[in-house]
Amino acid sequence: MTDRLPPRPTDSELSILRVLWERGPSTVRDVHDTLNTDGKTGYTTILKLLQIMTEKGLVVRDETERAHVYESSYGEQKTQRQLLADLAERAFGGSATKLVMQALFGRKANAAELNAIRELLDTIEGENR
Amino acid sequence: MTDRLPPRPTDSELSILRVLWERGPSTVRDVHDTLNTDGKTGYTTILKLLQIMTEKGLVVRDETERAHVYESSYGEQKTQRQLLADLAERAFGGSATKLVMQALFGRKANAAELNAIRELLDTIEGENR
DNA sequence: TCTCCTCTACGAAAGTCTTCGTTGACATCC
DNA sequence: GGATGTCAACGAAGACTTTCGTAGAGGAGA
Repeated sequence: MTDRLPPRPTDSELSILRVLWERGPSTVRDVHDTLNTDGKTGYTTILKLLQIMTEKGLVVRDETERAHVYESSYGEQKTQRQLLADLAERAFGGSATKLVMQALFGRKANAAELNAIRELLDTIEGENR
Repeated sequence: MTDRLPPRPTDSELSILRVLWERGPSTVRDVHDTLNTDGKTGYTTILKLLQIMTEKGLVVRDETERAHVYESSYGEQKTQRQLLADLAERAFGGSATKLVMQALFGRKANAAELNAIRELLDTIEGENR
């Protein structure tokens, strides 16, 4: 039952995960072509990262085809919430509320987005009752 | 005028910054005693980290006394917002709103905190008008 | 079959992070 | 003034991250 948490993905790993979330299961070539619009990272770099991520359990690999297919082990939202919980712990003394308030400060507000957040607050409050 | 942004603090650096924000300007000894309630990190480890943080510009050092006094270069909120902007960029496609909504999800709600957030939304909306 | 292409695997190099032992400077106390 | 204790500085070790060159396996086409 030692269902240990996955490690926090590094910056490079996160950019790969974002591709996998967007595209779904993908080969190294797919990920490379998607990320490499700027031509900065080599093919084997992506390959190596995906191999390491497989060892870490961040992705799972399907080896039935010659070109292995990689898929994120954890959903986008789950990972995002984990990252937020982590940041709340490290930088906000564990307070997610403080985190939210700082995130709301210091940014350009947009009426539609604010309304969406408001509705979410209503939903949460409703559930809480 | 190349007023470059400070680097993202590492985990260890962040825990030191939190002490400096809480205590104000402090010596290595102060930080070590505060962090070392568990007796895990050695004195010279904290010293080394503070030296590196000085090089990076994360803290400033007052050397007038024998025991140098360190102070965070950037306020707590400024650093927190920088970290949030960074995470929004890396994990949320640059959308701070998505970040906020994920942060609100998946956590226990508390009426008082929700109201505080609501008031903040009102304030932002007011300014926007 | 021979050649060419794509793929995985391996390992090395450079950079960063974290840790701490050791050294020498300086102060304090007998 | 000599012993003791505290301090900053230095350097090195080990782990992790990111990068990529090279090798070798496998498939496709001439």
